[in-house]
This record gives sequence, structure tokens and C-alpha cells, in this order.
Amino acid sequence: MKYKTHTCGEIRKSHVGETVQLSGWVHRRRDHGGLIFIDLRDRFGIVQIVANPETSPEAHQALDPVRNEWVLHVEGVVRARPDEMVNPNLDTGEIEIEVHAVEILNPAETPPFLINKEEEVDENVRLKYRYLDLRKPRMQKNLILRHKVIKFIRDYLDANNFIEVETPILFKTTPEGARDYLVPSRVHPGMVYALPQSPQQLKQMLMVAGVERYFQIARCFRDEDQRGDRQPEFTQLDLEMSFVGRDDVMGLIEGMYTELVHTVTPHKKILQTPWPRITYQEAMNRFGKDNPDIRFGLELTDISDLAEGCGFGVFEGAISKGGSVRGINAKGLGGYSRKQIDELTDFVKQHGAKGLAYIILGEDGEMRSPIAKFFSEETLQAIIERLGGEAGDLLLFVADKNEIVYDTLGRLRVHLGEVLELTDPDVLGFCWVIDFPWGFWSEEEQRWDPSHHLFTSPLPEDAHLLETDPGKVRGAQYDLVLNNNEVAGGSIRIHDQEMQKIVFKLIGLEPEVALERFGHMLEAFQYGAPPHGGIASGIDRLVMLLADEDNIREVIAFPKNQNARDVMADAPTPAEPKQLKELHIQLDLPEED
RNA sequence: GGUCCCGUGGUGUAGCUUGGCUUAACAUGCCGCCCUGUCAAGGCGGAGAUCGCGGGUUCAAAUCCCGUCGGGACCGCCA
Repeated sequence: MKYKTHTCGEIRKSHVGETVQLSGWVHRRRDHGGLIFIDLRDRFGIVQIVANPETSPEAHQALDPVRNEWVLHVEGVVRARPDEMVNPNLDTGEIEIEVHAVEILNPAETPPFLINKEEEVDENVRLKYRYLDLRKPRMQKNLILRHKVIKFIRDYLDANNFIEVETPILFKTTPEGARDYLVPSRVHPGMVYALPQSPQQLKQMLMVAGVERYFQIARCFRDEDQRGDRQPEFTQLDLEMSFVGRDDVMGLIEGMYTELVHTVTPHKKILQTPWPRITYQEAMNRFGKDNPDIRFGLELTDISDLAEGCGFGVFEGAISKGGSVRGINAKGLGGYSRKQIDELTDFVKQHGAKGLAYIILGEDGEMRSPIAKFFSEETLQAIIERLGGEAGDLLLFVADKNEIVYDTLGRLRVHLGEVLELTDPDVLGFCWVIDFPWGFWSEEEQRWDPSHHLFTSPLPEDAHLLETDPGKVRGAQYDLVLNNNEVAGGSIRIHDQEMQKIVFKLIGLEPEVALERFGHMLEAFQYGAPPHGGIASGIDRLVMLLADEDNIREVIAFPKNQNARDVMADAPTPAEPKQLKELHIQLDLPEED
């Protein structure tokens, strides 16, 4: 017996007259008392089955009890539909199957939600019945898109002489990153493996091993709180190359992702090619953040020089303390009410600003602003001019430490971009952000903190400052930003162990501690480590953006919820006493009231 | 660890602000009957919720108050 001679989605007019075997799920059933119509669905599409009680009474009777989502095997003849009965909404709408034999492969309970209709369903219910949720066309589309993205990457990198190497899931804890997921060792009481936060160290070892061009579609694990774009386990394209500089790595990714978009999502437009390269400082000055959405304007404007000595305490205070005054022209929002501006003020206050100064340029040419009185007429005009203010605009200002000015205006800009609908989801604003500071001084921990990671090489021209003036050193680091999301980040690595030791010192790692944690790397690097660098790119986020989803869970087959639970299988579960005993673990649980 | 929002038949919502007019409404799904050209089929009929849970206020609570549980968004965190 054969279940399928064809898929449901592939049958066309050219098959008319053929006897076919089809298997799939009942997508919909329409019973006319006489005729019964069934839309039969498989992964490849939907086709209409007709049962006629006069010509095939047995098949008709067999379909009587059949309901949605039952699994059927049918045999029938492909028949052209008369012109007036063609369904243009169906790929197979020009034909139908006149069924003469029906086999019920499996009946189905009534599903908790409709498969054949797009409607909002509580996500917890969707996740509990994920296997049903994944039957929906939208989710099938996402699974297929994800497959195509990964397939494209594998093929492209293979064609460019990369090899995929699997690295261990059970590895060593790396305390300076995110929190590790730990796996207790049974053989070694009291000891743990860690699930990798990324294969960073291993891929560098592969460079020492002479692989030269490595990649992996790698699962990574981080035990931190969830977000719409963060899961405890996620997938990265992890990649490393020897004998390259940063232009080589960026060029490879740019070439690959450009072609990927053209191939996999041809309806998407890339905003600008070649992709703009923006320095960290420029990104902060223009957009207030290092992962800017470059699809729209509303850029930040520095008016510190104009605000200096104006007599307005808040502005002057910020400047005298080394901060700045910057503004955004919210184009066309001059009609905003007091209440709406208050909401914007609350928005920036949530992120640490003390307030939001504004100038309303009314449609009537009237200017309204509580801060106008502090400025001379010329200064006021100069400010308006610098922000390109016109009638109908709303100019917004924050004065504070630079850190807060950037952060709040950067967020405000994104917010306004959404409000003003300036972001076309079919436009992909790829850009590179480069020349990051190698590290930042951590007041809390009284040490330097690398902005990427501790294996990142400084730019060659800045390397000599590492010991004398670390704040001035730029890292050989690059981030790929796409529509407000960081989708890749990488760097040229340190391959010189002396340099690595300087870095360990800089970030406050005692030599013996460094040896304990990274001794295997230091040792490996003594045996001829080639210059190398690489990048890691979040596949889930990339697919999410290409699929027009706003949540990473929509492009992961079996995601965890915000509490890191798998609601389908109900994981995690309590450990069995026997398991704990084998692992030599005693519990110290928080008290329950 | 923190802030905000949500929780009403299987699913999605209304009702909650201003307690009683609620025998908790609507859509969809489900069940039954009718129906030979539908494709979100149609017509008629029916079942299905003690309003997340616990406590309080009140003559009276889906509605007000307190607590708690579950979920989501965000902040912290995420080299």
C-alpha cells in the first residue's frame, strides 16, 4: 500500500484524469447532506476532496464521522473544476479530487484552538499544544524560512572553503560572562560542567589546530532572564577565520547576508549597499545607541555650545559637570498636547533623565516653550535652525551626563520612530558599528571591563596605549546591526600571549586565576597561533526579522516561556532523590510559607 | 530583585470605571437535524463559564479592597 502518490499541494490541471493517493489532515469539512467537501492539508498545501453519495456511496459514508484534524488516506481521480467553481485562493483551486476510497488513519480530538484560522490565542495554550500550533500555516512558514536561512548559510560557507565542526555541549564554566547553566558530574563528585555560552574558546583552539575557516550552527546557553528576543538556549552562526583582518570578516558576512536576503526573502529591500560603517562614537552622537535603526532620521543634535551660559540651571549644570544638552526634532508632532508631552517626559524619566525640555513650533507659527524665557531670541533661533525646526514640529531636549542623554534620547528616538510609523518592516537597514572602545572602566568593580570580550584585540594603532591609557584604546571589534537589533558581533582576536597577559592584568585577573581558567588557551597559543578573528550571529533574531515576527519564540519550534519553562513537557521537574544521591548533591531549598 | 499590564464557556472578546436591571452577552468552535457545488458553505435547534485562586467589605461582588498564583512587556541582568 502507498500513502501518497502526490502531495496535496502539488496537483494541477496537468494531473486531470489521473488516479492519485493522498494523505493528510482534514483542514476543513463542508457537509451538504449530499456532497461532502473536505479540504485535505499536508505540509505542501491544500486540495479539495469531493465525495458523491451516488457515484461512491462507501467513500461518502466513510467521511460522515470525519472531523477537523483527522488523518486520512484517500484515493480518487483528479478532475478539472468548471470555470465558475474555480477557487482562486487555492494553488490547487483549478482542480478537485473525486474520491472513491477513504481510509481513516487516525481520528483526532477537537483541537483546543483552530488550526485553520489565524486568531490570537493565549501563548501559554499555544505552547502547551505546540505540536498543533506548529501546524498553522504561519508557523510552518517560519519553520521553513528558518531551514532555508540555515541551509543557505551552510551552502555559502561550504562554497567558501569553510568546514563545520561540532564543539562540545559539556564544557568548562566561564565566570566572567553571563550566568552559566551547570551540569553536575557524577564521576567527579562536587564538580560541574557548564553548557557553552558560545563556542568562543573552542573555535579559537580550532584556529590553533589549523582549521583556518570554521563555522558552526551552534546552540548556546545563558542562564539570564528572558525577553522577547532572548531565550535560555539559542542558536548562533559561529564563525572564525585565520590570517584575516576585520574587513575580511565583515566582507564575508556582508556578501553572504546580502545574497541570503536576495535568495530567501526577495521581497525585502536592503536599505543601503555597501552597508554603512559607523564608528561607535558616531552611532552614539547620531542615534544615542550602539545598535541604531538607520531606517529613519530624527537624529540627535548637540546644542551644548548654544545652551552654555543661557541662565537655565538644568542645562548649565549638565554642561558644567561634563555632560551635554542634546535634542531631537519630532517632525510633525507640534500638535502634541500637554498630556502627550507628559507621557514622553515619563518615558525618559524611567530611564534616568530628570526631565524633558521642549519647544513646540505650532502650525500657526506660534512658539510655545517653558524654556524659551532663558534664551535670547538669536540663541533660540539658532537652536531651532540647528534642529531643522519648522512649523508643526516638536523639539525635545535632555540635559544630563552624556551616558543618560544618549540612553534616553536614543530610546525616545526609537519610540518616536514607531509612533510616527517611520519603520518599514520590508526594509532591512543593515549597518556595521566599528571602533568600539576596547573597554569601559567599571566603577563598581574597580577594573576595566571589555566591551566585547577578553580575547578581543585592540586596533593595531592603539595597542601601545593598552598599559598607559586603556580608555583611549579602540577594539578590533565589529557589530552588525539590523533595524534596532544587534544581529552579529565579532572581533579580531589576540593571538599573542604577551598581549593576552596584559589584558588579563587590565581586567583584574590575577595570573594564577587566569591560568586556572584559561591555561589551556595560553598553553595552546604557545604552539603557533595564527592571527585570527571571527564573528557570531544570532540566527533566531535574524530569522525573526526576516519573518516579520516581533518575538523570537515565533521562530523557535519549542521555545521556553518567560520563566524559562517548557510548558509542553513541563520542564524543569524536581530531581529524583536517587539522581541527587548519585550526583552527591544535597538540596538547600528556599522555605515555602 | 524591581515597575507596569493581563486572567470571564474549548478559543477570542464584551460586561468591571458608576456593585443590583445578569437567568453573565457576542463571535467562533463543538453536538444534533435539514440540505448535491461549497470553499470562513448555509438554515434550524442544543450543550457548554459558580468570571484564575483565597480572604475581606456589603443586604447583595465578575464588578470594590487585600493577598496569592499563572502569563506577558520592560528595567536590572545578558563578557
